[in-house]
Amino acid sequence: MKNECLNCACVMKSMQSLKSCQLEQLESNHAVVQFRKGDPIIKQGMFSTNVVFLKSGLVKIHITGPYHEQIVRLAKAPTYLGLPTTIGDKINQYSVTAVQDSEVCFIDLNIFKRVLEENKDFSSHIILELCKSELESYRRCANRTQKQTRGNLADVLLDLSENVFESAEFVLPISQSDIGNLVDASRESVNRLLSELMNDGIIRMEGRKIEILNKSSLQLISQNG
Amino acid sequence: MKNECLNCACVMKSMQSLKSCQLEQLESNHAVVQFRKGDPIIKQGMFSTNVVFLKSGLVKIHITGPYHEQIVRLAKAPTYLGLPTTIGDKINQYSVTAVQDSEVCFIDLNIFKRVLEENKDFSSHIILELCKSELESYRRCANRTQKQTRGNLADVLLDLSENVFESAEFVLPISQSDIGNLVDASRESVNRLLSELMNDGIIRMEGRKIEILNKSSLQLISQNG
DNA sequence: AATATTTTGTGATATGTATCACTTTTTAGA
DNA sequence: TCTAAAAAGTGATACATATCACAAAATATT
Repeated sequence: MKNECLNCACVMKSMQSLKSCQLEQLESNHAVVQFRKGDPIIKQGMFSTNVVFLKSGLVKIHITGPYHEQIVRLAKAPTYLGLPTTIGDKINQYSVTAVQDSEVCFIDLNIFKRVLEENKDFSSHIILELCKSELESYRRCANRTQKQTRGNLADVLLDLSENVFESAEFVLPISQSDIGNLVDASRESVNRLLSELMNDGIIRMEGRKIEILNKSSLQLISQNG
Repeated sequence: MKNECLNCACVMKSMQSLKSCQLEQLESNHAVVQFRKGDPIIKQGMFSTNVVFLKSGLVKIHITGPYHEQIVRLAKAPTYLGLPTTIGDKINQYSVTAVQDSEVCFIDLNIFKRVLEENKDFSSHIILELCKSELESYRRCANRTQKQTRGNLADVLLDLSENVFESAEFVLPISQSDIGNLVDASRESVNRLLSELMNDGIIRMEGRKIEILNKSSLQLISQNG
């Protein structure tokens, strides 16, 4: 129990810079909670005074758009969740929902802020993380809006395979309608395009189990729409 | 000359927290440069060791997408430019171009970082700014992708009127093809939709001079596509 | 095990926008 | 002031993708 934060610190660069006294501060002011697939972890519009750290699992980050809820991205552990939303104002500006069973650590915001002020390295790391995250969001948006659905779908499959599951074979963690949402397309289009990829022998599908048979083709589609 | 940074500090919340000795540090390590309309201020891919602060003027932030350059947003003074791109790695991750004559202050990155470490309030403000900026980029992306062109165009006009020029009458600072880029539409579509707005008596246009005649209609279009 | 609910699969049709092609107007440069 | 280049205006056509409408399959739920 006592070395939980230490464990996280071994994984996250931003936490490695913490001194043991600071780790203890976090230690005694955090709560680890289990979430089941489908459970909401952060809800947009809700008041929150905790920094949320995803220890294990996979989540979707989604935001209320002008017409419908939109999945911004998937995030896998270990990572902070809702840093910008928590630090900015205390009302969550987006939602986070578990798409796989997840383990989440809630850290008191004031303690977190105090540690942030006490430790320059830590705050540098957090700043760096925020910077990267913003740049990433620019890139993601440029992709979403410029590529057509086929290319974005290929990207999602490649991302799941390469970054999330690190395997050519994996089980889709979200429904086709969620995928549609993630690539700004209708559920039907996603379905049709997946069938197309199957027929072309680029992927194999059995239910939600997917195997990427021809990665280079998929990369080509990602590039050329 | 000597009180230039002080002037900025009067305007920017993040700089108000600076002590006079820290202001002096910035003072002696910055350079103010004038840019003409159309001049590039930050170029994606270039090496940079300066934090860039827009003292006056209006710029467009644009990024290389998979198919073409995309305008992420317009930014008006006073504001930092490319904070995330500069702090993150030193290679600019996006470009900034003046769309009106602008005055820009280049601050040495190391000095900026030192002040960031020395002054907790300052670093808190910067963190806050980065957080807000990331949230804003999520929202912008949700809008871009969910709304159709008519709605996004209405948004641009409203934004220019309300936030940038603070007047119902203003001169478009960018071309129709740039507007198209900003709302993910072709130049032709933008042109047609602008004509439509004119015909419907919602705006008046003479060259690039625009007057919003019916703001509430425009707001309705912004909401309902 | 039976029933309700969600997810998936697929055709037919509608539609917002891109693209092409060309002209006119405006702006910038020599 | 003349000329070249960029920007704006507008029709015709093409196309990716949404939407609608159902059926089949898979998952939850009681």
